[in-house]
Amino acid sequence: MVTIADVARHAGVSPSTVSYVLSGKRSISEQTRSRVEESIRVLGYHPHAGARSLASSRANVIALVVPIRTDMHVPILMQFATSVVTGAREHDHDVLLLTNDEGPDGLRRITRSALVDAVIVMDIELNDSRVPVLREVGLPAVLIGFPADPAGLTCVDWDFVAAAAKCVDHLADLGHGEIGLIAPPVAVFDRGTGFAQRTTSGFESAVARHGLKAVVRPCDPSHSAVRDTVKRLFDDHPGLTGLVVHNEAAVAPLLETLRGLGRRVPGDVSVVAMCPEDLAEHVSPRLTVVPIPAEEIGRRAVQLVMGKLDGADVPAATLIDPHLRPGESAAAPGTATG
Amino acid sequence: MVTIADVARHAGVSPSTVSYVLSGKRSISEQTRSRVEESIRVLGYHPHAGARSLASSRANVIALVVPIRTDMHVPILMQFATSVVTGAREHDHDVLLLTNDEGPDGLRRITRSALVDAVIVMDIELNDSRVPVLREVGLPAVLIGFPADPAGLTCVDWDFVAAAAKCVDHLADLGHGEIGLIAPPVAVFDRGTGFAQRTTSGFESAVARHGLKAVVRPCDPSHSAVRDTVKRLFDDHPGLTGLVVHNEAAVAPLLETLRGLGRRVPGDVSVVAMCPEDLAEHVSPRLTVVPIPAEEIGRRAVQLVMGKLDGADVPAATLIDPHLRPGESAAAPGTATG
DNA sequence: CTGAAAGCGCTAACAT
DNA sequence: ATGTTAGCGCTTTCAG
Repeated sequence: MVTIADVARHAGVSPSTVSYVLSGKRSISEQTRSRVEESIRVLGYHPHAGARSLASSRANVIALVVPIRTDMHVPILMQFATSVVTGAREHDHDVLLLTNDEGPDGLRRITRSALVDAVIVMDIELNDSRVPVLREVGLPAVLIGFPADPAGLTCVDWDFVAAAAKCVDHLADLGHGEIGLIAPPVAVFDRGTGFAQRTTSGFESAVARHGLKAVVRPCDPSHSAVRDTVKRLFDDHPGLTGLVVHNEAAVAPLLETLRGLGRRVPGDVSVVAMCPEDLAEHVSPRLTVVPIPAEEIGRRAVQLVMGKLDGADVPAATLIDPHLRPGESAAAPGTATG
Repeated sequence: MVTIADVARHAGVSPSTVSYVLSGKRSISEQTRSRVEESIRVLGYHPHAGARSLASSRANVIALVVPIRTDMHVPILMQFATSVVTGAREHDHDVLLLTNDEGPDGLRRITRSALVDAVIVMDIELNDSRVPVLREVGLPAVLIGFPADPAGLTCVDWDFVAAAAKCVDHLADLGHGEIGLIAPPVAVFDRGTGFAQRTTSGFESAVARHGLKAVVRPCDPSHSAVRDTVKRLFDDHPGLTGLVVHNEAAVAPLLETLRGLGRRVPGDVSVVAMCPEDLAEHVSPRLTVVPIPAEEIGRRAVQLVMGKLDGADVPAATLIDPHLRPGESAAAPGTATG
C-alpha cells in the first residue's frame, strides 16, 4: 500500500506537508504543492480511510437508512438514494447503506463505532422508534419526513399539503364541481407516516376553500382493488368529474379501469396525479402531474447534512414546493376528447 | 467515546483480552469472557471502525456498485440491494453504496483507500470498463453478470438461457405451435449486457428443439410501443398463440393491449413472463412466471464474496437455476376462458 | 489463559 | 512555509 510517507519521500517533503496539501488547511507554496500533487498522481496514492478517520474523527461517510417495505414506491426510493450518493460524492463523502431491519440498534452501532459522521433517515413515521436514538447519540441527522415531535431535529419533506392543494386548485380552476382523491392504501395511513394524512388534509381544505363536493378513498395497490374502488366511487358519486391520485401503484390501473368503464380522460373525467414524473409520462394520456421530486429531496438532504457537519446553522424544517406540470389528462368538464 | 481501554479497565483485564473476547481468536476463560461481555454491555461499547480497520487491514465493509440507468427494472435492483445489505450484516459487514457515475475511478479510489474489503458489481456488460480495474486492484470481487472474458473473476447470474427455455418448454408442452418473445428494448441489446442475448438464444434453441414456429421482438418500455409491437406481431403472425415476455415494463401494457384487441388470456393467447414474482401477481390474470430471483442472487453474491474474504475457493461461475411457477395466464391453445 | 507493547497511516498541535 | 512528533483506538506479535 502507498502511504503518505511514501508520497512525502517521493516529493522530498514531510508527511504533514502532504497532509496539508490534501486538506488545504494551511498555505503551501505553489512549488511544493505541485510537486506533491505530482507524486500523489504518480504513485496513485489514496489516503487510508481508516487511518484518516482515526486521526481526524471524521469518517467522510454518511449513512442512508432506507425502508424495505413493499408499500413504498420503489423507483422513488432508488432515485432518492442515487441522488444522495451523487450529492455526497460532490462533498467528498461516501454513503453507507442501511436497511431498517436492524432497527434502532443499527443506528446505535453505526454511530458509536464512528463508521459514519451523519445519517439521513428516510420514511420517518409520526412515532418513529429511531428518533429517540437520534437524539440520544447526538449525531448530525437529517430526517426525510416529520415525526410527531420534530423539536431539535432537521427534517426535509415534500410539501404534501401544498401539493394536494395544487391538484385541487387546478381542477377547480378548470370548473370541476365534484372531485375525488384516490389516496394511498389504508396500511400507509395506519403506519402513521404522516404524508398520507397531509395530502388528505391539503385536499380537504382546498376543497372547502373552493366549495367543491369531494370524497377521499384509500386504495390498495392491486389491479382489482383499484378497479373496485373506482367503480364504487362512480356508483356512489355519479356527478364526479375530477380525480386526484396520490398512489403510484394505482395510476396505470386507474386509467385502464376508466377506459374499461367507457369514461374518456379528460373528456368525461379529469385526472391529476401526485407521482414521479416518469410514471406520468409512460401512460396515455400523458398525465397532468404534480411530480414528487425525489432527486431534489435527496440533494437537499445532503446539503443540510453537510451544512450540519460544517457546523452551520441549518433550518429545522425544509418543505419543498410542489409545482404542477400540465399534461393531457385534465381539462374542463365535458370537453370533447380527440 | 468508549474505548477498548475503558472496557478493559471496567472488567479488570487488559485491552488485548477484550479484543480477543470480541474476535474469538484465542481461548478465554468463561469467567473472564462473561465479565468482559458484561462490561461491553454496560458501557455500550462498539469498536471504532477506523481504528479496527487500520490495525487489522479489514474494514468490514463491502462495496455495492449499482447502475443508475433508467432501462433497468428498479424494483429488482432494490430487492437485490437490500438482500446484499441483509446478507452482509449477517456476516458482520456493512455495505457502501456506489453508483456507476464515478466510473472505474470510483472503484480505484474505494479500494486503494481501504474503505472496503471487497466489491459486488452489478449490471456487468460484455465489455465492461470496470473489469480491467477489478483485475488491476486485485480486490475480492463478485460480478453480477458475465463479461466477455470472465477469466479469473467470480461471476453470478441468473441462468437466462435456461429460464427462456423453461418458458418455451411450458408453452410447447401445452401444445402451442407458434410463439413469440417480447424481448427487452433494443437499447439493452446494444449496451451489450449479455442477458438479453442469452434469453434470446435460450428461446431460440428451445424453439428449434420443439420444432415450433417463433418470432422475437424487442420492445421499448412505453405503453404505446408495447401496443404497436403486439399489434404488428399478430398482424404478421396470425397463428401465434403463445407469448414469452422478458420485459418488466411491457407486462402490464401487454395484457391491456391483448384485452383491447379482444384476445383472451389464456383462451386465445397464453403468456409466460420472466419477471419479478410480485409483478406477476399484481396483474390479472395472475401470470405464469419464471421469477427473477433478485434476492437469491444477492444472497449468493454475498456468500461468494465472504468466501473469498475467508480465503476459500469459490466457483468462478454461479448460474442460478430458474423454475417455473404456474399462474393463470398459460393454457392449451383454444381453451375456453372462464 | 492473560498482559505488555509495537505499530497500522494519518492529522494536528507544536515547533521553527 | 514547512518539519517533528504525539497520539487516534485497535490488533497482534511476543512474553509469560
